[in-house]
Amino acid sequence: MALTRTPRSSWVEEGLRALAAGGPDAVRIEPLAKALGVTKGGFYWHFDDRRALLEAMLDTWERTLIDEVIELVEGEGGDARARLRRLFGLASTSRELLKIELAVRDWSRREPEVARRLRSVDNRRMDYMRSLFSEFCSDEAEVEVRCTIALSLFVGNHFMAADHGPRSRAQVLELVLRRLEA
Amino acid sequence: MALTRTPRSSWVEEGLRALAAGGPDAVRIEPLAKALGVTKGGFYWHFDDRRALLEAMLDTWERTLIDEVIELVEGEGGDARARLRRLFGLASTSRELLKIELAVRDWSRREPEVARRLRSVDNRRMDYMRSLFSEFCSDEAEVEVRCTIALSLFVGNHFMAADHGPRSRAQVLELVLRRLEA
DNA sequence: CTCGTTCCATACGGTAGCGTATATATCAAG
DNA sequence: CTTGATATATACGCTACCGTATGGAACGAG
Repeated sequence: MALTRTPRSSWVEEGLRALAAGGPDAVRIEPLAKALGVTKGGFYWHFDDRRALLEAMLDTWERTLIDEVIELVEGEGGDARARLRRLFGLASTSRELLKIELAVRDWSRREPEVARRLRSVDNRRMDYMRSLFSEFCSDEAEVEVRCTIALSLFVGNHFMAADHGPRSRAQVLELVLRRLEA
Repeated sequence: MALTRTPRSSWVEEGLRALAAGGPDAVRIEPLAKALGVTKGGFYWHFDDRRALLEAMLDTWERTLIDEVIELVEGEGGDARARLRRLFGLASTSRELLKIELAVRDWSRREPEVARRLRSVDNRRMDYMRSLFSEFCSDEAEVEVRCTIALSLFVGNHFMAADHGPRSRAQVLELVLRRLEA
């Protein structure tokens, strides 16, 4: 076993960085190699082709996201409202992960396979939110509405460029959050 | 004046089609030429370079969007709630325009110039929504909250892949819309 | 130390697309 | 029918990147 100087995971990480910064089209093997300080020679040892890297990136992203969310939200305990707030604050916690998520969301509009994975992620998050909202909201339809607003706000927020007059975006989001917690 | 067989506008339209389908990176001159049944020879007569085309596309998109919204929403009259519903239903009305908008929103995360234009568009739409919500909602903060939810739902909706159990996405959105109208 | 495995560098051929140069076709005006 | 402006085709050099082939370096086991 020779030492893996540039292991598979390095390519995946660097790929995810490129994805976050420029979308899937920006994930190019040779620039990645340059960023890693190597040539693409080793890349084709670890991966069949570019497509294989993209899949590995999605695998890693999916697992990382689940772990991250569990650790962040469940780790500190607290009641449903506290957990919801931490879930909502996930954006500010790990910006890199957020950028990847946004890139994946746009990507999913073109690639069915990516859409499939995103659906899995979204459904898990929605299920989790349903369980939290249900703890202080009995009406099932109302729970669904709040979950949908919460997720769409979490996502849509970053694709919006609107100003809010005297208020900051964060302040408006805080107002919405209070409503969702009521 | 010789006849313009493939006018500037054709390149812009085809460019917007490519943008809607594959994002800004998919707007390539030679494929566009092929789609138009010509070579790129004429392109560089109408435009300095690829960048100029992208700018022209954004110009056209911005104007088209404004016209479209005014025509659709204001044209048929009705009260504030009716107009809000038509504004919300804009998604289903012209799918091509929607796809372009989503592509632009993602694009704006990387290109400040695009972000600038999107901010202008979003602020116009928010102003309009503020005027509509204000007609049946007196609290100014509440208006801002509803506008933000509405826009983020309009946008975020298309970047989400979640299922909603027994309900369809449209049904959930309808429930949200009713709350916003209350 | 030797040897096989693991990992990487180098060199290559191929494709796609950009932007330029130049020739050519088309039409309006005179 | 010529002429000049407009509009497009063709041909070219250039860059970036993909994937492959092959040689060689680094290391662990024996």
